[in-house]
Amino acid sequence: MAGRPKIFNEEEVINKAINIFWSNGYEATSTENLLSEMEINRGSLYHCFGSKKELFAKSLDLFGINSIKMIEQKIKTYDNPIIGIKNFFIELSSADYDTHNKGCFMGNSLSELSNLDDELKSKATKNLVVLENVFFKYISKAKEDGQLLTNEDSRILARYLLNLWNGINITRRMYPNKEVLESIIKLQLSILY
Amino acid sequence: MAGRPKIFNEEEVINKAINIFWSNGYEATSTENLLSEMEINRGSLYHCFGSKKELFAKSLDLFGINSIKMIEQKIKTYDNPIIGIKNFFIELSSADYDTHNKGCFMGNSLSELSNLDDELKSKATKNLVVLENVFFKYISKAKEDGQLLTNEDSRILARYLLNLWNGINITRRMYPNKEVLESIIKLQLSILY
DNA sequence: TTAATTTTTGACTGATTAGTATAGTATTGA
DNA sequence: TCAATACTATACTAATCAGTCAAAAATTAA
Repeated sequence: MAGRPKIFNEEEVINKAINIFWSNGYEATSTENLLSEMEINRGSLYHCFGSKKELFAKSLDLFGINSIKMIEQKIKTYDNPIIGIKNFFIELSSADYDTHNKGCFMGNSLSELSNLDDELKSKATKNLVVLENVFFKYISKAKEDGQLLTNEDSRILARYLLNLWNGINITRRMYPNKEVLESIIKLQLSILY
Repeated sequence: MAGRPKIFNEEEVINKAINIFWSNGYEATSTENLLSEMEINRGSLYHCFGSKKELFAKSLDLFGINSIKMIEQKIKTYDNPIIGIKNFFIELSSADYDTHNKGCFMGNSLSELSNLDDELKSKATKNLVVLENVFFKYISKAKEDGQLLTNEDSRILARYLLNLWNGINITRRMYPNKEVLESIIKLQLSILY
């Protein structure tokens, strides 16, 4: 294994790519945009990542891994997973304007690409299913511990929360407003506790 | 008023533009795509509509007007507005694959353009607020007539339904499946009746 | 020191982009 | 008949697009 070493950290520059893909979407992000944001050379981008599409795919992958870690971490900070889930959603309502406007990277990608690229659509879908499965895990746990008000099927409850997530990431662009978002989320979560 | 009359019906060709904008989004739709779908000439497009952006704006306007009519019509077919709202959502779950994949034209636009174009974002938002107001109207009516289970504020309930709408139009791309979508929708609507 | 290997660099490609320009045709009301 | 208007057709622009290429630079193993 010889050869000139990479001067950039791969994960670091993918995270910069994520930033711009997340804000502007796939189509509206040019390779030129990516290059200046990632601070690498055109040749390096194609040498290391292959194509714009492959870079996007890797962005979805990395973002999926890291964001799900953060989300599960937040939920786990409370003994009662229902409180964890509740706080996860409530916290999001007091984000800043730019964060509201970005919405969910996976939801955005699903919305933009579901008629344009089956592979990327499927990647975004899989990452959202992982989120659903986190909800499922903690809903199930709460149910076992008798912390759940409703007796509804856990899988359906998990998808209900997933749908809340998908919805709020559109709605928060209409209403980047703490009170409005909180009132919707609280009503939605009232089924749980 | 002299001059050669239009040989195409403006509303008709905007509807064709809507089709392609709705499926592919704003950025991924080229003027070439629009021209062949609308079956008009490049010159005519710019003469009549000004620019791609203006055509998109007019597409949002026309779609907003027509779709809200159809939605209100569906809800109104039942004496009990709650049944109307319920059926409106339940019906959507048995749509075909392509329909699921298209999602909501306004939601798609909000997702794609909220960081790219404030005017178009605002137009999409306004149209979704019109939908919220339809929900509000019929929720209020049901409340007056004692047909509503919950005593929750009507505006919040309307936004709760708007958020269901926004969410299900992402979730239906993940699960273009009648049973899955119905189970989510039914659970979500159980608060109403 | 040298050969092998890998990354960096920036110029380059051909295709496509949104939008314009021009000239000709069709249709109307005055 | 004529001025006004609107559509067709096509050629054109300048900018931007994603992606390629060959040569230089940096590193390691022999």
